Order: sequence, then C-alpha cells, then structure tokens
Amino acid sequence: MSKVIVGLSGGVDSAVAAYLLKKQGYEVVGAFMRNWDSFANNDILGNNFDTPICPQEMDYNDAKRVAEILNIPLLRIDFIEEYWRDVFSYFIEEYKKGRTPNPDVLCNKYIKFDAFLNFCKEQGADYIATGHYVKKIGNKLYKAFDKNKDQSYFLCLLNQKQIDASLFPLGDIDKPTVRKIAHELNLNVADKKDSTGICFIGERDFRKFLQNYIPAKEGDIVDIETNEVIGRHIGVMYYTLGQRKGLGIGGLKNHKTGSWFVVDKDIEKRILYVAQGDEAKYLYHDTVIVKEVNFLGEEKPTTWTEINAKFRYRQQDNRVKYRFIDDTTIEVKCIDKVKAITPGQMMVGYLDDGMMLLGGVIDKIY
RNA sequence: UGGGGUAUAGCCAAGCGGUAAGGCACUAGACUUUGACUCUAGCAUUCCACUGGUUCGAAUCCAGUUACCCCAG
Repeated sequence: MSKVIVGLSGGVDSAVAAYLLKKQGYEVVGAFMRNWDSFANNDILGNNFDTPICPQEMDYNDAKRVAEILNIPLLRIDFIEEYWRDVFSYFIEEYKKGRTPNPDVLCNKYIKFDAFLNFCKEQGADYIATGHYVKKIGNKLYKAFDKNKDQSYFLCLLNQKQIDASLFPLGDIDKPTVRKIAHELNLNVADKKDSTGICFIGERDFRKFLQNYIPAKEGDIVDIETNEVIGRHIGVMYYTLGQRKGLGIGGLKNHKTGSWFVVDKDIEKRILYVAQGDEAKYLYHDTVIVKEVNFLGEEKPTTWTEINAKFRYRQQDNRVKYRFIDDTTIEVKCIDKVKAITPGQMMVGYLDDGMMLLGGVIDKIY
C-alpha cells in the first residue's frame, strides 16, 4: 500500500482530498504546516489582533478535528525559516524593485513541494498530496475539471520531479461536490469559508502589511497624458499596475469624469504615473518578455508557437504566440492587447487541451 | 478697495422658488489561496459661505457681510 502525506490546511479542500485518497486505498497521513509567525516576522501593521485565538491555531484545531473524523494521524511541522528565506525575502526584494511578485507560486515551489516534500520522504511517504484544484494525467498537469477553481496557475513553477511525487485528488471534481462530500462526512469544515490572502499569512490590509518591511517614500502622482502632478502617494512600491483603489484622486477641474488607474511607475524618481479610465491605452500591452521559464513540455519549440496564456490567476485565457530567445526566456506576442500585464507576476501557458506547458516570471512589457 | 464673477458633501459638479442629480474619492460587503481588476451597498435626516429680508414655501429672489478669482489700477 502506497503511503501519501496530505497537507491538511484546516480547510475543506484538503480535508476532502485526504478522504478521497483514503477511499482509493492509500495509507493516508495528514500534516499541518505553519510557515509564518507574525511576531517573529514583525508582521504588525495591517494585522488584526482582535481575535482571541490566532487564525493559524484555529486552522490547526480544524485540521485536528478533520484527522479525527477521517481517522488518520496528523503531523505538524514548521517551515518558518525556510518560508522567510526562500519565499518572503524574494517577495520583499521584488516589491522594492517596484515589481509585483506572486509569493504563493514560490511557496509551492520551495515550501509545499520542496521542504515539505523532503520532510514527507523522510517520513517514508511515496507521495504527497494537496487540496489544489488541478488535474494530473500521466506526468503532466492540466487545468482542473472545475474551471472556476482551477489552481494550476499556482503550480506553474513545479519541476517534473515535484509533479511526479504529487497527487491531486480534486482534479476531477468541482467545489460544490467537494462541499457535498464534506457534508456527507459531517466534516466540521464543510461550510468553512475559502481562505484568501497570501498562503500561510492570510488576509491583510496589504499596504500596511508591506509597510512592515518596506519604508514609505512619498512622491508625486503624475497624469501620464499631460505630465501634470495631480496627487501624492506614500510609496510607489505599494501600488501595482492597473490599480485603482488608494490613489485618493477626486474630481479634477477641466478633466473628464472617471477613475484613475496606475499605468507605470518610476522607482528612481518616485513617480506614480496614472491615466484616467480603464480603457486607457496606457494600460494595454501585447508584447511581453518572460524569464526563468519552467518548461514542462517534451521539446522546446524553435519557432513562434501559439498557446493560451494567463498573466494572472483567474484571468481568461489569452491567445498568444511565443518563442524562446534563450534557454529560459521567451518573448510573447498577444493576439489581442491585454490589460495591466504586470512585471513580477507569472505568465502560465496552456495547450488547447488544458495541459500546463510552461510558467515564468513576467519581466518586461511593451 | 473702480468694474465684473464665483461661493453646493473630501474633490469635480447639476440645480434658476417647491422641499439637495451624477461622477470621483472614501468606507463596508461580495468575488478571490498573490497583488490587482470587477460587482453591490453606504456616503449633505433641509447651517446649499455667513447674516437678515421677501414668500405658504428659497440652495434658488433681495440686501448686507466675508473669501477667492478676473479685468482695469
């Protein structure tokens, strides 16, 4: 009997994943991970300390109860140092450069499917499993059956070895079914709200959260159309491309009505460039350079090739063509211009049948 | 201190005697395992610069006061 260790987060998805694996005949062990310590990590601003018990301990209690109901052992392990070293420091460095990183993709690459995987191997596991909505067919990953919840995007930097060692029991069922199963099992977490925010950290007032690690450096907000200063900001690194909220720009004399959106930033000059209206041409781009590409296909193409691409989680697929310009860098041309493609975020490419072909970091946009 | 103009919520701005549009911002919620976007709701319970007056009734008319703007000094 194969042994699989399931990362139990204390949510419904991983609970049902564990159940399904057990039903399939695996020897299942649960493991609860804790990778963030608010106090040790100076996570003060933007945090909500009102709750009597910290959310992580509540999740642990939930996971413990799930393990009891499913009658499986539950391990607990911390990767707080690893998370800081491999995920969070990169996250902060990227923000300091004015980019917008995706910590959860790295968390999967370095923590869940590396540090955790190694731990599980030491525990004698043949596989690890998670509650990700993603389908594994053969040794490839595909978009999940539940297109609304598909989380393959977050796994775009896993290498073949990591994929080979992993099971994804939720690839063929949708979220409503997961909740239904949870109800049938009388799981305590059957109706628990989906978690959001950075994985292991949670919901935060994001700008305040960043202020714990990146000092504020205020500067001008400039209308990119007229080069006119129309406001002040407290730090360009706190804003991302396409962002509307938090600019504080009200109605202006001699201007049309409509919201303002961040369209560019100048870190050196501390200038935040904005444009009025989300149809603004400054927000749309069609040429992208993606670096550190993780290619999961059999053979890299030598010419321009069409695929479907997402430039952010839950974005509709965009038809693009790409070509390698060196071993780990691709140039991407979008058939139709795409709104607010953001350096630091991931581009993930899929084949028409849903197979995840590649993922990489958006480096430059034109 | 001659003439003209404007003063409506944080900002822009309708309203022209009948009991305060709309937009932006902001706040809350929804959505969401990144950051965003998006959606929904709330946002002057009548000091509409201030003080009087006319009127059944005024932000809307009249007078005065104050502030700012423009043109002439």
